[in-house]
Amino acid sequence: MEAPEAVETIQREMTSFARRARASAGRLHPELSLVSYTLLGHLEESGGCRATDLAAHYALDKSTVSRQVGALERAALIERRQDPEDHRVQVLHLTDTGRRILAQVTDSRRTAFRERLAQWPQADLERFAEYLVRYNAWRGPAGSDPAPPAAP
Amino acid sequence: MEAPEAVETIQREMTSFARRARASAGRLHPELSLVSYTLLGHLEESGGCRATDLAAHYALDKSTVSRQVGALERAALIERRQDPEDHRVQVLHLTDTGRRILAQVTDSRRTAFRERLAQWPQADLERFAEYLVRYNAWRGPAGSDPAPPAAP
DNA sequence: CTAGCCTGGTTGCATAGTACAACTCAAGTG
DNA sequence: CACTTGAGTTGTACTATGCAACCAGGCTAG
Repeated sequence: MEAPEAVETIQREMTSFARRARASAGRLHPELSLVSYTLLGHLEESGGCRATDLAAHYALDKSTVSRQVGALERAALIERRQDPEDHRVQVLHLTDTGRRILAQVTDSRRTAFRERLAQWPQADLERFAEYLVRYNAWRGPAGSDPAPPAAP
Repeated sequence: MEAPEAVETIQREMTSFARRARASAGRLHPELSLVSYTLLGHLEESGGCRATDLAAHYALDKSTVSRQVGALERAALIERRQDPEDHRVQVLHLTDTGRRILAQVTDSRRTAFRERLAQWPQADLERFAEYLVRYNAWRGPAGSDPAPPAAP
């Protein structure tokens, strides 16, 4: 495969993936949207953070995050804690229920991925994982982000 | 990297990619959404097909496709041709404008990808492309599709 | 210390993209 | 000819999202 061709293929396949992800939105885990899932995941990883941090991290508008957070709170998956230092801030934390649901969803997704990747040689899995990390880690000149070459 | 860990990483990174693609939707090419873009792309590849084919191919509801097609037609990017054989059918074709716009968008996306992948060794590009193809080509037992672990 | 600015969040409003169901029109079948 | 099936359209509703306006708490310069 020539250099330009490989780039073309990567572009096409990543776009295809993004499109299918978009199209199948909401079908796998009715109880937890992709955005909600990633927000919960981030809260688990970070051990609690502010709505603003989530917005910045995922390039979402703060109003969007505000509403998502509101929904997650109503669903009792997260809770807000006043920051005694700064009363403007609400530090978000997973509730036990949130942790449980997140674990369930993660698990069923993992099962699906395992099935999909079952036939892959270990070495390929490792390289693929590494490439994806490298791809997603890229940070280009201010603002540019071809990762989402996607969705207009 | 251990086997389970590689699978975890792939899952996480693909999900992350899907989420960012979703979030950045509409920012890069205001004139053409991800869905519109892929629909146009499919029309170009296939050299014309029916709305129903698009719906089946992308797992979209026919009403959704109907509206998208309507928008694309209003934008003069595609045209409908009555099938003389079966009057129920409308075969969709790209217009010259559609081909031109599609080419422009494809080109600017390509540029973004090139930039992002510029530092990669050729061998890695080729393997990454191959892995993505293999991943996306997977077709599991009826209905399961972890690719879009995504978007609810 | 007060005025003005900055920051974290919420809310009103508008839009895109979807799905689902009911409907129309055409083609096939008995 | 009546029924059924396939392709598309339209009505309705919902979710996710962004932008702009706004509120309230904190910070900083006079």
